[in-house]
Amino acid sequence: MTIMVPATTNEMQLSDDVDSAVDLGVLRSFAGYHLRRAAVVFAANFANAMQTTKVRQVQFGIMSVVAANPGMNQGTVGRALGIQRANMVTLINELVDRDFIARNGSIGDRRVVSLSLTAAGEAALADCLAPIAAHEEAMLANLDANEREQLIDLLDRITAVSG
Amino acid sequence: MTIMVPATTNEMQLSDDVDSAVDLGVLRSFAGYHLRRAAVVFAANFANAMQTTKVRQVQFGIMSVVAANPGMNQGTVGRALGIQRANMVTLINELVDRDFIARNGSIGDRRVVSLSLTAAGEAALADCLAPIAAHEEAMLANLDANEREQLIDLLDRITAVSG
DNA sequence: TATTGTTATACTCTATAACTATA
DNA sequence: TATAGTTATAGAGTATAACAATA
Repeated sequence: MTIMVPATTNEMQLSDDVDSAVDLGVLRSFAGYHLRRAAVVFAANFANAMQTTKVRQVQFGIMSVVAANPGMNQGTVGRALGIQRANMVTLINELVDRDFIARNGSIGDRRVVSLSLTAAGEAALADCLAPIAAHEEAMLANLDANEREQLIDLLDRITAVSG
Repeated sequence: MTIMVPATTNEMQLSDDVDSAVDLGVLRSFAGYHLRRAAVVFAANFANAMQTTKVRQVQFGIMSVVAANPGMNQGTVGRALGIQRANMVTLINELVDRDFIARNGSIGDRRVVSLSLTAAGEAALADCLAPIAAHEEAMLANLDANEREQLIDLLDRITAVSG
């Protein structure tokens, strides 16, 4: 049984200090690999940029959606972001503990919980914008405006397949 | 203090069943969000496609690199994939337990461990190729050949910034 | 001193099943 | 019966610190 991987010369293995020169094999042809690497690097840089505000990627997403849709149900916010009901509880609990988000009981359907930003939450969200913008600018430094637009477009068309 | 988020009409909140219509606020303009969503969807679909072979994304990456670079050091493989030394140990342990990878002591530097695929590992890697190709085709169904190439190019230029 | 592999550990994210209270 | 929120739990990925053996 043969593997569909290009052969590699043994000389390459000796230059251990240049990892970018390592032959990845079939992996290189799969978009999933490149997508995953970029997402991991992006997330790590985001976390680094948010060290002062202590707001994580998912939490910022929630706060952004709640800010744009005050009073929206907890489940609806989660569904918009691809977060499951069960996981929303802990995430919202953290934001409530920090007094960034308020759980307001709904008057009509007493099962649902509507979310809104507190004043502190709005301030925290605003404080995140500049660091995140700088983080994005750093990560996308090699891409011009058109390429950034196209990147988002391509990514959304992937997410749309099963998202 | 005001938030730089476009105002939202309350009517939108009533259409809960159409989550794609939810206003994401500033989140929508950040590439990191779209990157993360696509990566999560991609990873979930990958895991689903690999249910029979039980090979995970990272493990497939390791096997691909080892296949292309037989005898490469454990640390070098990890560095090429952005995996830390400490985490490589458990990952390789699993692959060794499944008899997919062999740890070969090196003759020169007695600290290093060189990795190679076993016959079973080569067979397992080959068995992964068709399911992964199908998975990639499904995820990239909305992208033509040029767009797929450009996607990988854009992602690599992001990773290159701090990867 | 520096590096390779290792161990231990913690945090985050995602997933599933089962419960409650409402509808 | 169906849904919203909740609880508990598990699995996977990543991160750091400290150690032994070796260079």
